[in-house]
Amino acid sequence: MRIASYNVNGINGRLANLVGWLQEAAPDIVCLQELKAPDDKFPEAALRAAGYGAVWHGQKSWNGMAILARGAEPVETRRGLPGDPDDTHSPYIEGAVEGLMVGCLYLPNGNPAPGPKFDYKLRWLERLTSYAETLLKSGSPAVLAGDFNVMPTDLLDPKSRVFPG
DNA sequence: ATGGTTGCAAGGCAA
Repeated sequence: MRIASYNVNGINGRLANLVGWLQEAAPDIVCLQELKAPDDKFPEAALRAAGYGAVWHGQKSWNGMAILARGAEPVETRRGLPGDPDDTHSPYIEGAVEGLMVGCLYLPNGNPAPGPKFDYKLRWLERLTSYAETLLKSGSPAVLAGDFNVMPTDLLDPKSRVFPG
């Protein structure tokens, strides 16, 4: 089974690319981020025509995630992470595809750091870790895929052309 | 040369 993750930066603006890639690469499961479309603008029909069932959580203007499954209908099992009832963003959607739990996440951009957005990101990571442990203990096969927005090192400085570290 | 990109959506914002 092949599982892919794709930050589409606008699913409707990128639909031709997305469908073309689905036909060419034929991944079994795809986690999409940055749909930049509300629920009712999700191109369900076009994706179905391409052979994919989907669950999605749209959002106006930015963010938004979806899980696609080739020749299958994902069943949504969760929307948002547990641990903070006041969190209205919680960019996480989860679906079951033929016995596999698929968690699609779009980890919050923490910029600028330090700051409240960075604090939120760290708290969200803690909630993700905690929930991942729960998922592990459940015993069912599971995958967490998506845009983690995390780097192991500083970015390349394009002026210096030297990788830090 | 105080600059450059993209998408959504209709001005500005987020990435």
